[in-house]
Amino acid sequence: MSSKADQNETGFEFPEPVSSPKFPELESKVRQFWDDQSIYEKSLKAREGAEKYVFFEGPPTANGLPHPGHALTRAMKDLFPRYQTMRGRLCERKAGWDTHGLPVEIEVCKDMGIHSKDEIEEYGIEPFVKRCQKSVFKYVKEWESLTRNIGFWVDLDEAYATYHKSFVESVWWALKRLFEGGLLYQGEKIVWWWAQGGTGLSAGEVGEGYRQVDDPSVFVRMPRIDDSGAKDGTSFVAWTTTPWTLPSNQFLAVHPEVKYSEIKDKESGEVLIIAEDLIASLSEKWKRDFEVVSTVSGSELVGNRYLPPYQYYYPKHGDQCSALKDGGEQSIMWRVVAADFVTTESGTGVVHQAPAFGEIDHEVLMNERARFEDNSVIPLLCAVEPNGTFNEAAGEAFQGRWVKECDKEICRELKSRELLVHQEMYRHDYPFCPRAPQDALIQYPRHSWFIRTTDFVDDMLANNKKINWLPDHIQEGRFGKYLESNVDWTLSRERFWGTPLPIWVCEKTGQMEAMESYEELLGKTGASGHEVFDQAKAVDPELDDNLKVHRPYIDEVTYDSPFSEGARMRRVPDVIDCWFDAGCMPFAQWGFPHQGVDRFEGQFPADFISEAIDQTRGWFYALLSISTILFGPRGAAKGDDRISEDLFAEWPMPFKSCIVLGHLLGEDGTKMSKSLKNYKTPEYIFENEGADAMRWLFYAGQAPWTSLRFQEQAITEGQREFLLRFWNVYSFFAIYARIDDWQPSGNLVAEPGVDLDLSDLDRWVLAELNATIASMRTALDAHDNLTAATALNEFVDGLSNWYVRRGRDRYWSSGMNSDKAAAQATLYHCLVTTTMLAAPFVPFITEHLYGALVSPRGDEFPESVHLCDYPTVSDRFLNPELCARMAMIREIASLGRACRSREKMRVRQPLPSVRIILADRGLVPALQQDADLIAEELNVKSVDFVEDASEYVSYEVKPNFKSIGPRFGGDARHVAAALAQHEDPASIVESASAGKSIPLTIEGNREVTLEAGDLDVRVHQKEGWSAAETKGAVVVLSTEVTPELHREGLVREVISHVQGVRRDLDLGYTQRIRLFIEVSGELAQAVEEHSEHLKSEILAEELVLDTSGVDDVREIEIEGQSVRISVEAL
RNA sequence: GGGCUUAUAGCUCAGCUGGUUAGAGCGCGUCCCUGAUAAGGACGAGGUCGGUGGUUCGAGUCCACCUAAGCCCA
Repeated sequence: MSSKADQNETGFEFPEPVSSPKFPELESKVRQFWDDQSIYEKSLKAREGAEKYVFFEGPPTANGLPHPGHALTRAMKDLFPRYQTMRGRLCERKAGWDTHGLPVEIEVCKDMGIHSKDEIEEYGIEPFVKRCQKSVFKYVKEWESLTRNIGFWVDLDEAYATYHKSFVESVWWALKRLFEGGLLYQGEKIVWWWAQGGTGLSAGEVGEGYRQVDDPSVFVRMPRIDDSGAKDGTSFVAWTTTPWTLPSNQFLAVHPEVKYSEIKDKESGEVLIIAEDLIASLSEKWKRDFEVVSTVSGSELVGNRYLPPYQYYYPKHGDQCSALKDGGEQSIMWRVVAADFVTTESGTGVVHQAPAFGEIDHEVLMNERARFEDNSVIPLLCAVEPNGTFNEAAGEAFQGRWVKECDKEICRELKSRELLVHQEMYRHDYPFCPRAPQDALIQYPRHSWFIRTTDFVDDMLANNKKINWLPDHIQEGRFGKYLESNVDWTLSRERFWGTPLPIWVCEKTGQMEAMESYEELLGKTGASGHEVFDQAKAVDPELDDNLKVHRPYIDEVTYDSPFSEGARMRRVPDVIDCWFDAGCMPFAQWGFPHQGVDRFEGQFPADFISEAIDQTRGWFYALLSISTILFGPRGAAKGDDRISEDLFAEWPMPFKSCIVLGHLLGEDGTKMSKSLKNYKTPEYIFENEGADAMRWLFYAGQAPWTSLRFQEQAITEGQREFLLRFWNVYSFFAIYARIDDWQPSGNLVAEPGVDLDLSDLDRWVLAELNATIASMRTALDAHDNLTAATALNEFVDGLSNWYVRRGRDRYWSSGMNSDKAAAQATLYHCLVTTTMLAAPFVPFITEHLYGALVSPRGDEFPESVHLCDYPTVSDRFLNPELCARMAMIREIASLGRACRSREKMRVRQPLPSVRIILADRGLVPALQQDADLIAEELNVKSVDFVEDASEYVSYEVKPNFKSIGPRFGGDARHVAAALAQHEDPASIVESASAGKSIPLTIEGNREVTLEAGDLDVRVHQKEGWSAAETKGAVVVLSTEVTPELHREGLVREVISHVQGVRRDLDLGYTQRIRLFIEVSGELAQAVEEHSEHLKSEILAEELVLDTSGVDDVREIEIEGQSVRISVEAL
C-alpha cells in the first residue's frame, strides 16, 4: 500500500517502482490491509440489496491437513464470487466444515492406537465421542491459513459445522420428512461390510478403496447326486475367487441357454460337467485330456442336486423338501438353478452361489424363495460372524479366524479331500476400507436403513438435465450414468460419531416414530434421559452443548410409547452416512426450517459450486438427490407450513452451475504422494512464489477439469509471463510519470478523455483493451476462467511487447507535449483497467497496484480494487479494423526481423529500405499510414509497398475451399487443379484486385466463374532476395549498407556502449553527462557527423573528443577498432 | 467386465459449429536490445495431430473399431 503521506499539493506521486518485486512480502501486506480495513466485509456491504449470486461451500474435513488439491478448489471457488461482486451482485460466502463420520473416528483410533469397533466400545462411547468432537478441528488452523493465504474470501467466523445441534436438527427434519413419506426404510441387504469397523460402507466409500490384489482362484468339485441322495459319479466344477464363501454355499448357477458337457478324463476316467465353450481352455489349464461324453443345455441341468463342499448345514437341510407354489415339491437347497448373469468368459460356466456374500447371489436366493409356498423356508446360510470371523459352521479349524486369512488353508483342505480340481492365482480389483487400507471389505448381509432414491431416478435425471455442468459431458456422462444406475442409498452406519438416526422404536410393538428436533423429543410424554447430558456437563463444564444430540447422550432419551401402554420408545442405535449431512448443507447451514427460513429461501439454489471430480458420487450426488427428493415436484417437504410453496420451483437445484475440477498431480505427473514427496506444499509456494502465481497457474494453465501437474516450474513460468510482465509495464509507467510529475485527471480511471491527442498506437491499445474487456466479461459470465485468463494474458503481452516497446521514446522526450500526454494517459488507463480486470484472478498484486495507481488519489475512488465495478466496454474505442491492421503490421515486422536474423544484420545497423508485397493489395492504403512504425521497428530508412512485384515474388492462387466447397462439391478439386495449372496466376490476382470476376476452364472443358472471395492468394519470394514470407505477404529487405548508413550504425554502437557505462555508474534516467571520447578514422567521422543525435540519445551536454587527463577511462572495441570513453556526471 | 475422460512439438497445453502452411509457453539453438535493466525481446529447429478403417469435394475436428493411460462403477 502506498502511503498517503506521499501526496504533494498537486495530487500525489506514484510510488517508486521496485525493479524485482518480492511477491510473498507484498501479499502479506495486502492481507494485512484487507484485515485492517475489513475490505471483504465492505465488499459485501457495498452490494447490500443487490441481486444475489449464490455460492455454496462444500464442507471440507478439517481433521486432515490441506494439500495442493484443496488450494486449487479454494482458488476456483474464489474467482467467480469475486468477479460477480465486482459485477454488482451480492455474494455471501458462508464457510463450512464436514465434521462427522468414519474419517474422524479413524483418526481418533489412530491416535489412541486402537482399531476395531470392540476396542472402541471397551474404551467407552462417551469419551470416544468427546475425542472425536475435539479432533474435528485438529487442523483448522492450517485450513484457515490456507484459506487466508490463497486469498479465498469466505465467512470463516460464521462457518457451519455438521455436528452443530442446529445442523443436526435440520438433518433430522429432512429424515423425518423422508420417514413419513415412506422413503426411509429398513431392509436386509448385502452391503460392503467393513468387518473390523463393524459397519457397512456406501458405494462411494467402497469405490475409493479398490486395489489390485492376487486372490486364490479355485475350481471345486461338487458331486452330483440322484434322487436317493447317492453320487452318480459325475461332478459339477464350480469356480470362485472367494474360497471363504464355500462353507456358505447354497446353490450352483448355470445359464439356461449355454451348452454344458459331461467330459471324461482320459486318464482317470472321472466325469465332470463344465460349459462346452470352455473345454479346450480348461483342459489346457488343468493339463488334462478329456473326451466329451454328452452335451446338454443349461436348462436341462436345472434342478440337479449336488453335495456342497462343506457339510455343516447339510444334515439338517440336505433332504429337506418343501411345497412349490406351482405344485409339487423340491429340495430347498444344493441344486442347480438357472441364472442369466452366468457367462463363459471366465470360470467354468457353473457358478458357486453364496447368497450371504454377494448381491447377485442374494437375488438368486430371493427368486428361489419366491417359488415356494412358504417363502421363508430357505434360510440364508452365513458361516461368518459380523466381525468377519468364521463361526462353527466352517469347522473347528477355521472358527474364530478372519475369513480372508483362511483362503489358503481352505484350498489345502479341499485338496486333501480331493475336492479341488485346480487352483491358481487370480489378479483382480478388490475393495479395501478407504480409511483402514489394510482391511479388506467383504459383502455381508445386514439390516440397514435405506433411502428410496430409486423412486426418484426420473426426477433426478430431469433435474440433472437443467444443470450447467462444466465440462458438459459430466451431465450425460459420468453423473447421468451414475443416476441411471441408481441404487437405494444405504444411509445407516453402525458407528458412533455421526448424526444419530432420529428414529425411536416401541420396545413392544416395534412401531416407529421420527423426531425432527431435540425439542420435539423432549416434548414427548414421559420423556426422560436428557438429564444424562446435564450430569455429564456438570462433571465436565467444557462439554460442548452440541453433543446433546449425539451418541451416547441421545441414546439415553426415551419416552412413553404411544403404541403400547407401559412400553418405552428407544432410539435405533445407528448413525447416518456423513454424505447425507453434506447434502443437507443448503438448508442445514441455516438451521432450516427450525430457524433461518428467510436465509435459506434467499440462498437457494446456488448459482455456482465447484469441487473435484471425485465429488460426482459424493457431494454432487448428495446435494442433487436430497434436494430433488425434498423440494422437487413430488417433494417430501411439501406440506410443511414453514416452507413457502415458491420453493418447490423449477429445476435446476440445488445448484445451477458446477465446475468439476480435475485432480492435481505431482511434479512427475503421477498421483501426489506424501511419501514420494513429489510435490511442493502450498505453504512452500506461498513463501517462495506467492499465492497469485499459484492462482494464475490454476486459472490460466489449462481448462479446470483437466488434471494438472502441480509443478513449481510452471508456477514460476506463469509468474514471469504474466505477473512480472504486468509489473514491468507498471514499473515503466511509474518511472516516467515520476520524472514528469505526471498527474492523472479524474475521469482517466473510467476512460481516456476526448481531449487527448491519441496516436494510432493509443487507439489500437484502447481497441484491444475494450475487446479484452468484452471477451473477459462474456467468458466469466459463463464461468469460463481459461478463456478469460488467456484474453487477459494476451492483452498484457500486447501492452508490454508492442504498445510500450513501440512507444517508448514518446515517454523519453523532455518536457510535456500533447503526444506524451496522450501516451501517459493511455498507458495509465490501460494499467488501471487491467488491474481491475485481473483483480478476481490475482487479488494481491492487483490490490497493490491499485494502491499505487488509484486509491491514494482521494476519497472519490474506492479504497480497494475489490470494491470497484468490473470494467465495462466503451464502444467508441472498439475498432476491429485497426486491430486487424496492427496484427498485420506486427506480422510484417516479424518477417523483417526474420530477414535480418537470417542475414546476420543486427537491428542497430540501419538499412536503406524494406519492400512489402501484399497478396491483398487492398490493404496497402491502410498499412501505408503505419509506415513509420514499421521503419522504426526494422530500423530502415524507407518502407515501400510494391505494386508491381513480379521482380520479387511469384503468386500462387488457391481456391478458398470454404467458399467453393459447398458450391462446387465434387468439382472443388477440379477448380483447385485448374487454378494450380493456370499459366498466368498474376493475371488472376490482377482481376481479383480489380474486383472483376474470373473465368476458369475446368476438367471436361467446363466454364466456371470465380469471384475474389473464392480465392486464396499466396505470395512466394523469388530466389536471390533477402526475404521472408507469410500467407499473405512477402517482405524483402535491402541489405546494402552504404558508408553513410554504416557510420550511422557505428554511432548507435557508441550510444549503446555509453548507455552501458551510464548503467554501470548507476546514473538516474534524467542525469545529464559530459562524454569524453577518443576515436579515429571512420568512427571519428561518424561521431562528428552525428554528434547532435549522439548527445541527445545519451543526455550529454557536451562532447569532448579527447580522454587525456580524464579519470575512469574505458577502452571498448567497435568493429575491431579501439575506442576510449569516459562519462562524467554533471 | 461396464461407463466416462484423455491421447496434438522434448515438456505443459490451446485448437470454436469439418475448410487445405496445425498454434502458444517452457526447454533447446542462434541472436538482438541495454533509458522497464539481477529485466525485456526476436528468430530458428522440432509435429505422418495414439493406431486402423469409414463418412465427405475436404478430417486434428464427425463415425466405428483398436491400443494406452486416468477416473468412476461392478
